[in-house]
This record gives sequence, C-alpha cells and structure tokens, in this order.
Amino acid sequence: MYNIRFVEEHIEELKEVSEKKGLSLDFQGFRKLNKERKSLKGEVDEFRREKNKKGQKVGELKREGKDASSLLSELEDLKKGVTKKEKELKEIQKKVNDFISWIPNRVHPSVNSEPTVIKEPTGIKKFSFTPIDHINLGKSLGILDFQLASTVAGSHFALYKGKGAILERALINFMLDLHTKRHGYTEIFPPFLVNEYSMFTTGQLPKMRDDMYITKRDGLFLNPTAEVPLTNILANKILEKEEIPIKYCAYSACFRREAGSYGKETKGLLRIHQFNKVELVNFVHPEESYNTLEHLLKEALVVIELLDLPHRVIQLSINELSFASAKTYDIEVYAPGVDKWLEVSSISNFEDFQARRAGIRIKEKGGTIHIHTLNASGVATPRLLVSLMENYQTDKGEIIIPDPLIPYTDFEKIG
RNA sequence: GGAGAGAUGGCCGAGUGGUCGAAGGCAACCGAUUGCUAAUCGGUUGAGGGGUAAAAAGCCCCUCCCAGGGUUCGAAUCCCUGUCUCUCCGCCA
Repeated sequence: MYNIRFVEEHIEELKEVSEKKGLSLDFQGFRKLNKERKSLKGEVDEFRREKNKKGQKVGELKREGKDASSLLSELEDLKKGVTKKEKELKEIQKKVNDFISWIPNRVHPSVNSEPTVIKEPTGIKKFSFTPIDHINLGKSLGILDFQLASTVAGSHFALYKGKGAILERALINFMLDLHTKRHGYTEIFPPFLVNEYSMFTTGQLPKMRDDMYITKRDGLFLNPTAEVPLTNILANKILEKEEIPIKYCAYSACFRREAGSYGKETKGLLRIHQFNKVELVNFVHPEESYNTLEHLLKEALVVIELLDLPHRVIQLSINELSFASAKTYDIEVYAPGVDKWLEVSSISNFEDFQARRAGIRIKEKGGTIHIHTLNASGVATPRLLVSLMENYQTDKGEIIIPDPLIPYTDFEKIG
C-alpha cells in the first residue's frame, strides 16, 4: 500500500490514474482528512509527552517516598481530556488508510489509451465446412455436460466427462511439465482457500470483493487465481539479492462469482464460476521487471504455439488495466465455432505494488527495497479447450488431439 | 477438538513493572591499519508519523517488542481474547 507521504506528494498523479482505471476517489476529501489528522496528531502527541513526563516524575517521587497525589490527579484530568481525541485520531487514521487502500497502481508510460495489437492474428484455419461450437460438439461427443453441472452446483458451472475430463487433465499436466521442465519453474500446489490479507496484498481487495466467494464460517476466500497464494508465499520476507529471480508456477482451480457479467459471452465454457488455470509468478529485481514481462509473454505463448492454435496478443489500454497492474498483455485465441477471440492469458507487471502491500523486499545497499512481482496465466483451460475443440474438429464431428497432448491423453481423437 | 510452550530489530538472542526502541553476538556500512579477496581496531546502522526548516541536513517529540483489548501514574514485561508456530492427546481423510 502507498505510504501516506507518497500519496500526499502525488495527489494529482494518483487522481488521474484512478480516474483512468475507472475509480472515482475523493482526493479532495482525503486532503481535508489528512489535514485534520495532522493537527490531531500534534495535539495527541503533545498530551502524551506531558503524560510521559509527569508519569516519570511520579515514579521518582514515589521512590523517594514523597507524596505524588497532586501529580496523580493532574494526570487523571489530562487523561480524561484526551481519550476522546485519541479515539478520533484512530478513526481518522483508519479512514485515511481505507482511502489509500483504494488507490490503484500507477501505469507504465508505454501504456496507451487504446488497446494495441502486439502480435497480429496468427494461424487462423480454413474450414471446408461450417465449424460447430464447443457446446454442441461437447454434447454430441458426451464430454461436456452443463446440465449435470447445474444440477450439482448451479448455472455457469462446467462438468467434464470421460475423454473430456481426461483432456482437461492432460492440458493441465502438459502445461505444468512445460513450465517446470523447459522454463525452470518451481511447481507449487497451493491452498485454494486464502485469507483476507492475501487477497488484499495482491490487490483483489478491496475492489473486487463482490466477485469473490467467501466461506461464511471461517471468512476464507476461494482463490480467484493462483496468483494470490503464489505471491503471498513470500509475504513479509526479506530476501537476499542472490535469491531472486524466483519463479513459481502452480495449477489451481479458480473461483469467481462473475458478478454483473451475465449476458456477455457467458455461453458454455466462456465464462464460468470455477475453472482451471496454470499460473506463473515471478519475483524479480525492479530493474529487471520489464524484461521479465516480455519473457513471460513468450513463455505463455509457447503453450499456444505448441498446440498450434490461432491467436493474437493485445496490449491493454489504461482503462482495461486491473487495479494492481502497471502494464498487461493479453493472449487471445480464436474459436471458429463461436466465432470469437477468447482471452486465455493475462501477463502483467505489478511493479512494486503488490510487494509493497505484502512487504516483500530484498536487501540493497543501505537498506531494503521492494521487489517487483509479475504474473502470467500459463494458461487458463476453459477457453483454451474451447479453441482446441473448435479448431481441431473434423467434418465428422470428431476432435483430433494435437500431437503434444497425445502422451497425456493416451488417445488420438475423441469421437 | 483438548492440554502445554512460544512469537522481541536484517538474523540469532537477552530482557518479568519505570531511566528499554530495547544488552550481547552476527551481518551490513564507513574509517583506520596490516605488502596482497583475509585478520585487527574504531565508529555507524530499525520503521512509521508529527513539529521546526524554502528544501535537505539537523534538532525536538509521538508511536511501534505477533494483533486487539484490559490493569497501572507507568507494560516488551502482568491479565483477557485472537492469529500463527512447536510438543502431547483425541478425531479424521
């Protein structure tokens, strides 16, 4: 979280970025509040000084066996007069902190006000027939069953069956192997439930609260992405310079309420409450983070390229950037059945925004500095599966398994 | 779930009511010295906030010894609650 002094000194800049990220925060109110805070702080400090001094004197008197009763009554009055102010100060301080917690990360200068195509559409396939969408495909092949999913859980859940379930599992294993064996990641199998603090440090809270599943009894959050547990592994750690970069990857189920998103692109697997994702998180030196961002994009792209799926890369515009991100690329795959570009990976540099909230630092000359964190989906399966099913379908309604996946599925086609 | 032990600065670790923001060690930094990347000696080194100052330095002050309450003129030290770690018992994948 931003330091209050920093906010004070960068009000205009922070206000601008907040607005661009779609948050209208009351910086004017903050100014006023902060002014109050300062004067109140002065008053309270002055009282405490007085109190400390007199309290010490009481000690001295008592040790000498002298009478301290007049001092004691003075102290009592002093205390009475100021408890209210102390309470006020506490309240203001809390308000100030709450306000600051809502200020989003700043944005890298290379981010535009419009989305930018980084990689033009590549590998679009020609069909000699009209491709069917994954919903009908999945139904006729008996590998996807949304009906059953809603019986068990509710709408906008998915249920994979038979070879569909195996294919899903194959994708996850394929990606994990790729990143651990080829890209040098340490694999983590994290808790899927995380505490409120973890959700705060990565920047999901306070903004995205309505989009979270929360367990009633224990107040735990179902993680919306493995980014949350992975990043928090190092929370409040001070690392040696030689320990970074650190590269963690993990599979996790991801849970999102998707509040308010009904109606748009919600068919079939396009937007569901629970999905699978392999996530990559890097912890790097601040000077390295933008090189790492490019590198992460490449690592995520390898998945798509090995599966030979049509795709493109977009650099997000300012207003599309998430709360915590300074710069983000999206990888989108094309799905000919639904005729849509689908986001399967988001690659972001958070700079020191998350590290600041989580207290992740390295030792540098003369003290410690916050490191930079980045993450990339590597990648999310539902839309990947959609693109795979729809691109690898035959005119007979079968699905051919791409070569790299066959060792994982043990079958070459479905249908 | 029950019983007990613990949580102190970058790290280790002392400290059971005042003069403790905290001994000591290590590490780091600065300097000195030694004919060589080591040794020795001296010094410095936590964070946040308020004030003063054009700003920086400096100076003054407040807060922070897991978190939140409480007792007390005064709490790192005593009491309560919570979190986490460790040990034992129970229960259970």
